[in-house]
Amino acid sequence: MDKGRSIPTLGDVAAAAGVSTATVSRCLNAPHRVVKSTRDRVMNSVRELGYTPNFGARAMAAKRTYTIGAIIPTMENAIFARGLQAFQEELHLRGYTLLVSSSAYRPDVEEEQIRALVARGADGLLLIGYDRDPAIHAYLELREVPALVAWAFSNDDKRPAIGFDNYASMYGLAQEVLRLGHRRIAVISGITKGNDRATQRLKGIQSAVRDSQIDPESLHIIESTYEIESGAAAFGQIMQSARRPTAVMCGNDVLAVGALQRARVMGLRVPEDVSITGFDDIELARIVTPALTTVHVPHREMGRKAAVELVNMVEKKSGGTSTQLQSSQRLRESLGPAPT
Amino acid sequence: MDKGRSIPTLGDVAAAAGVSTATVSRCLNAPHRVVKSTRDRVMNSVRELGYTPNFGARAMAAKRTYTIGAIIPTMENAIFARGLQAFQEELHLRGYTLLVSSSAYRPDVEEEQIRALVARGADGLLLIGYDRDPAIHAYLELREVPALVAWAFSNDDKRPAIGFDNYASMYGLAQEVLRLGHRRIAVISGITKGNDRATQRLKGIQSAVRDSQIDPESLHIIESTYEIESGAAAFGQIMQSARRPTAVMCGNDVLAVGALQRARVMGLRVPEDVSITGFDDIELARIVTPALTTVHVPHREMGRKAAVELVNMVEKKSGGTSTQLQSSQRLRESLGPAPT
DNA sequence: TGCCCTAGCGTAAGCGCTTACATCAGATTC
DNA sequence: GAATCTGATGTAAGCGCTTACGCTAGGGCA
Repeated sequence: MDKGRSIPTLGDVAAAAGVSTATVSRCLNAPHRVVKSTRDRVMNSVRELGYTPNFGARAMAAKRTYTIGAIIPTMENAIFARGLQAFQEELHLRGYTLLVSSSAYRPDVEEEQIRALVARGADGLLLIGYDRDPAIHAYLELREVPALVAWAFSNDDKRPAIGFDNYASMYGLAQEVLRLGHRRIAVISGITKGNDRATQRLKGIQSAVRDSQIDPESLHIIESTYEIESGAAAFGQIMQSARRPTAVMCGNDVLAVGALQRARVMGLRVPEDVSITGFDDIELARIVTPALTTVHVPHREMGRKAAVELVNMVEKKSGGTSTQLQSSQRLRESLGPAPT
Repeated sequence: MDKGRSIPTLGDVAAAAGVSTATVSRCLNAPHRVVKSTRDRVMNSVRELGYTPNFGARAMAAKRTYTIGAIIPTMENAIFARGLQAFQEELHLRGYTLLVSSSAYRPDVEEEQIRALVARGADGLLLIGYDRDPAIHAYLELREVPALVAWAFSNDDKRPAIGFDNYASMYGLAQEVLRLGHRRIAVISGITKGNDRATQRLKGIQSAVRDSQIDPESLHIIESTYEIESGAAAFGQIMQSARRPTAVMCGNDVLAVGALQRARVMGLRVPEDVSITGFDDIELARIVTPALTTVHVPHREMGRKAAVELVNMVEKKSGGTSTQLQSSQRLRESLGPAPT
């Protein structure tokens, strides 16, 4: 086709510089193996032609793309944003490009996205949480694509992970709630099916309650999607029940903010009439009034360390080790003593 | 290498099914061109071997990847999240995969990401705003990768775009502020350099002020990065000046929320002592107390329509048309009459 | 001076896929 | 029954790149 305006290839550069394609390739990938005079000539041609390598071809020939993929449940709220930003920054420092995909919390979409990313040559993958079809991990293993689980950590699972103990974190927060005298507690949980983080958090509350000699069956539990509106709706429903709780513990900050909003609409004072807690400590938690009591997660640290570990795995410097991060409580205004 | 556990290829499937690679390829890409009996046999082998196509190879041979790239300035706040989610959903419906990259508001990083995505075979690109090195658009044109500008719209620019008029939207909001009697106005703008949206919004305010016979020079303008903390800091600085404004107009909701926070810390009542406005109408705007007066942008609609248009461009059904969306004011509690 | 090394490049064989073109066995037509 | 057509499948030529291997020339060494 019209030579004039078609995309320049390695061959074009080679021809322009009067060398072989091998030399051009070496200039790009292992400059020290080419003598400076030729290298300069080649680089000039590269610039003049506006050449950029075709990754598809490169990946096929070299089996390396310097691309890392991440599949997160959602971009819509800030839960993953901060950690992901740190993840990307660290990857960038190490010469890797991050490609992100979101699954809308749907396992089938997640699987599709994983395949898409792998098929596009991702060298490694960041996945959120443990819960997914084992076939996927088998698939990744066959293809020798290392994957790192993030936002979760479990001693019982050998897959490499970086995160915190969702169970213990929520257990601790629930203890605090109980310490303040709350006995009638409701929970607005994320959808637990297929989401180990939501599951563990819920279990944490249940255990703490049980350990305080309260019948866990008395917990009013509602599962809800992670949206402010859903949180609000769940809160409304809970507060219509005959036996109103004095504290509502939410699976994350987004749900808690929804609850807070609805409380205001209903004319309920927080925490005088009802206490509300969250999880994640996203920016939102400090901004709302009253500020949210929640569990702080070191998102940026997690993102950064995930990048370091994943790159090591890709470069075979690590077989994949797991790292547990510490979460901590942030006791703010939305949690108070149980009304007498 | 050890045949047993290596990645299956088209050839492996062909061998297993006893057909040629061409037939397997056709089964995958144009099923109707293969008779059902063979097709079933092939698909069985595909399943048994756990075959997934290699996109690099496919892209190289077919020059199509069904992948769309988007480069957004940041994932950290929700400005782009909602629109992007809708964008992805619509793309998914049409059989395309979305890959996202973030530039941290840095032009050099953005350029790098654009090249990365193109090199990885993106069929089309979604870019935010007009402002960027013309060389980039030339590069995309040479490579025949269609690009759609989003979150901005200008009659003066012929590049295909979908968005709203940042200038007019902010002009309208400023008029409202002026109508309420505010004469001493401050602006916390985003960084205008390299950001046409921030620039247009600022100009909108300046024009409205001028049209009200106020010296635009009297505007106290601070440029700030789009972070809550920066917004808070800028607000603090503004409120220390000798001639305190009665209204502070912010370049977006994130900055406005920062301002709101600092106002509370400083013991200033909003809007009694000072009015504050935002832009974008992200979720946050409704959640803070007092709720934020802002400009509503139809994010989801924009995302969806962007997907439709971009796919059409990729499939050559459209040369790239521009669409202007309407923004609208959301007058909430944070804006009140100027104190007398 | 003759030999071996080595640095610097070129040659060419793939990587896994798509697709134009060739082939071939019916089915259709007169 | 021969000629023609048609639909299903195979053959093989790339797509743009990397890299094992081979070649050459100059330098070092005995």
